[in-house]
Amino acid sequence: MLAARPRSGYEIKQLVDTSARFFWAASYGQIYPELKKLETAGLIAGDDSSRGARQSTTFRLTAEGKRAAREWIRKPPEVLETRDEGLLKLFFAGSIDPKRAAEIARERAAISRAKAEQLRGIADALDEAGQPSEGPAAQADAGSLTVLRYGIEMSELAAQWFEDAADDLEKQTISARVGARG
Amino acid sequence: MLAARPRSGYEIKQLVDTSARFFWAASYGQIYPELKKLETAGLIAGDDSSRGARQSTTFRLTAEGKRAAREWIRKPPEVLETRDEGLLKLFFAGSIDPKRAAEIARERAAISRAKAEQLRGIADALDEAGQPSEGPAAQADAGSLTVLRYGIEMSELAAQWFEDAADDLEKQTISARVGARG
DNA sequence: TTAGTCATGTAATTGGTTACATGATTCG
DNA sequence: CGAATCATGTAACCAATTACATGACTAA
Repeated sequence: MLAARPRSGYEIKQLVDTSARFFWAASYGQIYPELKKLETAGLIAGDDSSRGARQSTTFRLTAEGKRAAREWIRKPPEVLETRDEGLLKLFFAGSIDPKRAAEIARERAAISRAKAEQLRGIADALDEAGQPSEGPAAQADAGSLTVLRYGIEMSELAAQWFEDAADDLEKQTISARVGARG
Repeated sequence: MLAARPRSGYEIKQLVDTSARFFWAASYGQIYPELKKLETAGLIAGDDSSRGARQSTTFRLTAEGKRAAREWIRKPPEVLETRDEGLLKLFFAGSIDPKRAAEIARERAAISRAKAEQLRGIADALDEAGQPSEGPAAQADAGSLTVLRYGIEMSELAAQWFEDAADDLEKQTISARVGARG
């Protein structure tokens, strides 16, 4: 976050909430202690940017911090396995509540479609805002738009997939009734 | 996990590792304490299933546990936001290491393709194993196959998307050179 | 006989979240 | 003048991982 330009903890939080929110969240309880840790480690340095009595510290990357950032981006991501509760529920739907499994899959499809729509709205708003003025803000938007498009496509595929899964589950229920062994 | 049939903690771990691994992981340090908690809460009950001196406890859902499971599956999933480190890195690639951004995106595409291939291999193996014999094992495989297909499709879309993003980033680098303002 | 797998569990640590606490400034 | 927002931080808690510890049984 500090690579693009120096920021305060508060600004980092704002940026996370508006642009990275759907694939990476962060709380104050994580941000402020982490800034202190990074400062102690010499990777970032804080400059006082208080306006009057309202105190504020703006942090910037040190030379060592820049090196660390490049090193971090170079390394392939550690695959901490994703946790998808919706998928988990569908996985168990058959053994817990087989009659409602298809219905549940369709609910999930609706949720994914709604998410795609929501992200599309944000992307459209960013798109229009980015058109008139160029500059550092437009730069940040390029990254946001790229990941937003990713989120939109993934949500749409998920919606389609849950819909297909629901169709399959309905067919299975029917064939199970016909086959009738329990 | 206990809804399909009673299992020991060890069996739960095996099942998670072989079928739910790519969308939901669990460690012994989570499973055993959780089984105790659920037993105390009256949602599951343990039956001794030791073979000789090798002790083993098989847990099954109580009536209350079955209710709780149905209630859990009925509720829409809580959206604990996903964390995608690969996406996060691409998000920052422009500001940290713009020259290598496209290269990084292609590396991610390769990782996603490899993951898709790996999952495809597992799905094929399960498919063949499921063909000859029917029974409780084949039942479990149906759920596994469904979510595996989801994982394969998602990984393939991600690979395609990272590839497209790399193309875009390369175009941007060229136009930035032509535009030449810094 | 020894390596592998079956089987259970705890302790230390990590990486966060939530709620709380404080105070300044700005805008309607 | 009060609500919203700017701005920083801590304490308690939580979910989960990693590493450790133990021991039985089984197959090469």
